[in-house]
Amino acid sequence: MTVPQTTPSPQDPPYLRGLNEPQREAVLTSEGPVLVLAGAGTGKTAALTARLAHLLYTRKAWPSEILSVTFTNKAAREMRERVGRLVGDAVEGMPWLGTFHAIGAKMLRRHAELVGLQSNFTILDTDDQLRLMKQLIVAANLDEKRFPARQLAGVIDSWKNKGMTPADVDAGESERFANGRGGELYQQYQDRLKAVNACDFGDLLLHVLTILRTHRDVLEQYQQRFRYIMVDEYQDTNSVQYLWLRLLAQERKNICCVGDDDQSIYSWRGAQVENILRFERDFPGAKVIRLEQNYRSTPHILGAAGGVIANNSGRLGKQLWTELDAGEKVRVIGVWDGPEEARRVGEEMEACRRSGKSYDEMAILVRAQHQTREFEDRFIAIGLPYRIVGGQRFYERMEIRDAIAYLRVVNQPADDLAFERIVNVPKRGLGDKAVSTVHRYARATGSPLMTAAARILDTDELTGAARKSLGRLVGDIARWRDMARDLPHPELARQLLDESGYTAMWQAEKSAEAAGRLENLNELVRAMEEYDSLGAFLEHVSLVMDNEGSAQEPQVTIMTIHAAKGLEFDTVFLAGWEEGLFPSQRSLDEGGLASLEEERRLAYVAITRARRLAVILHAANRRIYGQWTSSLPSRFVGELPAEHIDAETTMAGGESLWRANWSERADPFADVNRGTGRGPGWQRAASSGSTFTRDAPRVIESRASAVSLGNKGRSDVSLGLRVFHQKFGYGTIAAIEGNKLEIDFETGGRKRVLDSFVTVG
DNA sequence: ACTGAGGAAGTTTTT
DNA sequence: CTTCCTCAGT
Repeated sequence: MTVPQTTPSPQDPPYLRGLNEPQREAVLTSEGPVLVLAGAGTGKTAALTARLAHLLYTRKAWPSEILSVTFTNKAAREMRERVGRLVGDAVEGMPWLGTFHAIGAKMLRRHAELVGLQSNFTILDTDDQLRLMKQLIVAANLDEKRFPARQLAGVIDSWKNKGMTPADVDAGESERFANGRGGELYQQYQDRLKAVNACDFGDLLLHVLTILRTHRDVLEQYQQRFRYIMVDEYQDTNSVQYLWLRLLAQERKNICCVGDDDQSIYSWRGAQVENILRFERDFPGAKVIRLEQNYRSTPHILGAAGGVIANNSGRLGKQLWTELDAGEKVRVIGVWDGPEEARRVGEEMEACRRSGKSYDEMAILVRAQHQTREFEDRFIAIGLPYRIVGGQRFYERMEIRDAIAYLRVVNQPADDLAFERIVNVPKRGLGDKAVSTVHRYARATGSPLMTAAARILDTDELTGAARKSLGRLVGDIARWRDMARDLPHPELARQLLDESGYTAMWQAEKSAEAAGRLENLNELVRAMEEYDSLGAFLEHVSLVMDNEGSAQEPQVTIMTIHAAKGLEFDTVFLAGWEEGLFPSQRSLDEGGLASLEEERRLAYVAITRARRLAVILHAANRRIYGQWTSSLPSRFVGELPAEHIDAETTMAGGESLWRANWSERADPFADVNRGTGRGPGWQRAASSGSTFTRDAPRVIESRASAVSLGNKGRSDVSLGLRVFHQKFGYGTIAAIEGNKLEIDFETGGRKRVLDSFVTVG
């Protein structure tokens, strides 16, 4: 973000340059509790990093004496970079700058034994958790259909977010799962975790809280250490995090929290906006500073966002203002259906590109992950470079999780979950029978699966192929563990993947994804080089590793609104503003008014991501689970102040249809039969409407081709050549037109793609 | 022990 | 419409 120069004065230290009055106050008020209410785009991060620089620069604290927590890895990374720019290498020595979870993990490793863990404990991912819980549910003789592990995971997570250990779960709370057996299962789950020397995300915070509460010496040690505490995105803290901070800050009271109640969008994860309100109570005499000058967006964008958020109640209230020029009004576009929405956005983006903007400066923000697909399909077809943020994370991919499981088994012999995962991957003839034998033995002797497996080999429990196979695996793991001592860990990984037959397994598979999976494994090994040890790498993998591809050509970004918080783009497309989708039906059904208000904050966050132009779209028809459903424009569309928007619709009837109606009636289509697949939307789509949808692409595709006519095609492709495409797999080139190819894919038929998206092979 | 077919279920957001 | 998941058969 660019912050204009205010009151420049030569004797100012560099970190104060360009800050406005309230920002300076936030930076310079180092002692005592400070609450900074920072609206969207008001230079919050600039102030926070400057504050950090100030503390270091004036020698009020050493880098290791400042606790600086953020909510996401992205934010942590960014702050580290920005502070680095201000204070240079000193940032290297900032061990306590990170996400709540990363810092929690760090503290927990130091004191693991106080909660019955060893310091090399494993951090489980969601998948491991679910598998474990499922085992417990089955063991408790419960029907896993009626009481799904997912639900239990949700309940336990919410307990952990509130700072509740199994002992804190009373009968009433326990009712939340399996007719009152929730508490019991929670206890069992924690016992199992301890037994396999593991913890989940929630434990990273809860265990630390427990330690701080029960070990005065540890608490005092940290209270002494952290001379200053800074918290970003304070409105998103949940109860454990809050209790944690309160304990740590209680002694010195030098705590500075920055937040915006209007941007609280994580209550489903236990975040409590009330923490902001509680702040002044818990820290009497706290200084409250408001940052209200917005440096990011035009008045029209702020006006539109402000108009929407004004419909919420119980806000702390901030009045954002800006010195920027009015700029363009927020555009609202009504389209016929999802595919048209994607076409239209693609078209607009290409137009923006032609007028000189970079694709990097454009983003599509959606409410739900599944909305990204429509755009992805479309952009592949027209060759618009894009990247999808979020979705499946790198470390959640099957091959990565398998590889990591191997490394975990080597790193931590008691890691039963990892062992279970790889015991028969690749297939080595160790099926249910063999595995359950090992399980039984392990349970009987109270030992980890690895130990049990080794002992079983001395018995006749297993015979023939299974015994031989298990023997080999156990031997291999022992050998890898030896190798780990003197081999660099990336090299260890490489050999391990080869010797286990894991690489070979994917090489043998001819499916479209196999090549990509092998590529991912390579990337994993490459990524390992950046860490000092296997342990350090595994820690990062579970906490921070994400799919940040190397930046090559400019590409548009597609992501959820949640993922976009804290980011900004020149031009932002907000897709799918329809009732039921945004606000989502589920929040409406389950959370009532509070949920609706959170959705509205989400809308506010979405609009305020835009610097120059925001385009809001809503479709009249959408296909949900294969069924055409007609939908109404979101109520948030109706809440946009008329003076800040330009509305258009591609449908007959014009914009007046929906706009007038939202202000006059709660539901102008109340008499319309919706959601049945038999509503008017479906009927029209099936008859005259479909003519419209079918015609439109032809026009646009020809235009897209015209745009790319200037591009010369690749010289290394020719008709009939077999190529590989990241998404569609292998195929044969059927036609070449400039830089566009038509390819007959071996699975999925003929598709048009951009030549730079394929590799020869 | 593995493979295939069929059924059911599920789609919000993240560390 | 997917995608996962379980169950049955080989």
